[in-house]
Amino acid sequence: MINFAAVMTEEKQDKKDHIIEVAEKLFSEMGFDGASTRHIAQDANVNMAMLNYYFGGKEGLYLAVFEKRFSASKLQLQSLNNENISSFEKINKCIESYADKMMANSCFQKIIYREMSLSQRSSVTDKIIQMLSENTSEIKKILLDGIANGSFENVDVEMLIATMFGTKSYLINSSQMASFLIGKDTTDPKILNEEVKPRLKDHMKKMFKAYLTKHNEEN
Amino acid sequence: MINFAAVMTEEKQDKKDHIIEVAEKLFSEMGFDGASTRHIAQDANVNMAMLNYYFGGKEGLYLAVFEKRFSASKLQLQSLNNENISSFEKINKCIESYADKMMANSCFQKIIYREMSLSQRSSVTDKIIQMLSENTSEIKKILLDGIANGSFENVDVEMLIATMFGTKSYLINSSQMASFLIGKDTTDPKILNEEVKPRLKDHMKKMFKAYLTKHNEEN
DNA sequence: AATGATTAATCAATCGTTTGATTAATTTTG
DNA sequence: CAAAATTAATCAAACGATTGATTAATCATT
Repeated sequence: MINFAAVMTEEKQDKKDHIIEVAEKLFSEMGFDGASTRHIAQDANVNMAMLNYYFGGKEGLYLAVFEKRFSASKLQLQSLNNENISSFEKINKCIESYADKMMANSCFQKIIYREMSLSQRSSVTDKIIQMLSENTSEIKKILLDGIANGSFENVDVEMLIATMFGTKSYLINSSQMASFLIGKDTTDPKILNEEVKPRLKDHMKKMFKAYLTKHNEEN
Repeated sequence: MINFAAVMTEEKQDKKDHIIEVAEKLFSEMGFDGASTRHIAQDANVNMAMLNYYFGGKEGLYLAVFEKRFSASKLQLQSLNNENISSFEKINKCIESYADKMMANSCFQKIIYREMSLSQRSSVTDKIIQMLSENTSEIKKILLDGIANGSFENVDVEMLIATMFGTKSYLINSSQMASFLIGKDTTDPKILNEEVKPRLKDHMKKMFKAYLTKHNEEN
């Protein structure tokens, strides 16, 4: 009976988390405006007023979705720049970890990239940019270092980063087009993880290697 | 006075086109749900009822945006497969034309990729997939032909296509992130056309060449 | 005068949010 | 420990605002 309060808190947290999970799914599927609070409350099996009670409103719930993902993201943030491995190995690790990360929460990725495509700046937008810019800066440094130490060909770093994130976000965000391209339902987590992800990783590694490797051509 | 009716029709058409242009811009900036009919009407300097008078409703206006772009797209549709040029030249032409096409109507591209990311299938979705699948099939054929005739390395064709469209859509759709990456406002058409586009083209051509060229490595 | 174009006013529906009341849980008090 | 007091959680109902859509009246053109 000692931990009764703790148990209750945990249950409450579970309930809040459940609402957040349902909201994330619906936001990703229908967009912020498209997902009504009634719909979210219904899918989460809670009274509509609970959304405002817990999160202060729709926008607060939206922010809670981000808060949860951001805090979870920071835990596994680890710089590759200090490790004593080759530039190629760093890039490969980057490709691996970002692919894992994005495929693991594809719903959230959809929300992020949809938010980025909207021209309306909000409190969310800045947070997103801040988070993504960390990732961007990390890979940018790896690429620039690799070029500087002679491991990599002198390529357009920014465009290559666009390729890295663009390829991944295309497979996740343009899911309906990706499904047509692959010939299978890429919204199915099983297919996404067992087929798309390994193919994506393999493709990216090979392409980056081919593109970044110096060929000593004199034309 | 003979062509007066025609002139009127033309003026009306101009008005309709103007509404469509304004709608396209707002839809791309705020999404379908985010852009209200009142806002569109106000920006287009027309009475709100005119939207329903001309297009039958908001959805009809949305469809009109697609109709206009689709019809314009079909005019410049030309297969590269019949031309008697090398596979590398075909790919390069593909890269060029798609970059030109996407950068020319970046607003529409935003709408398309946002629509693709939503899980709700609609009458629009099928049209989009149909249009994009034509492009996809075209480049797929070029790649497969190139591999078959020995010009290209045997790569993962579907993933490479994801890279091609993903890189471009990243620069256009994730405009806020792209702006951070490039260090300039990529929503500015001038920067988009004079800086981003040539860099994108150059990058894609070089990377595709490096990746697709056979290196005869025996490891 | 008649047809089509345009407007202001209005419609029902839905939105996110708030309310007041009720129940459940926790703390305080005697 | 038990009763009272307080806090937290939950609910149905309703709120005002906004949505897309429609109406009926007015204007313009032939």
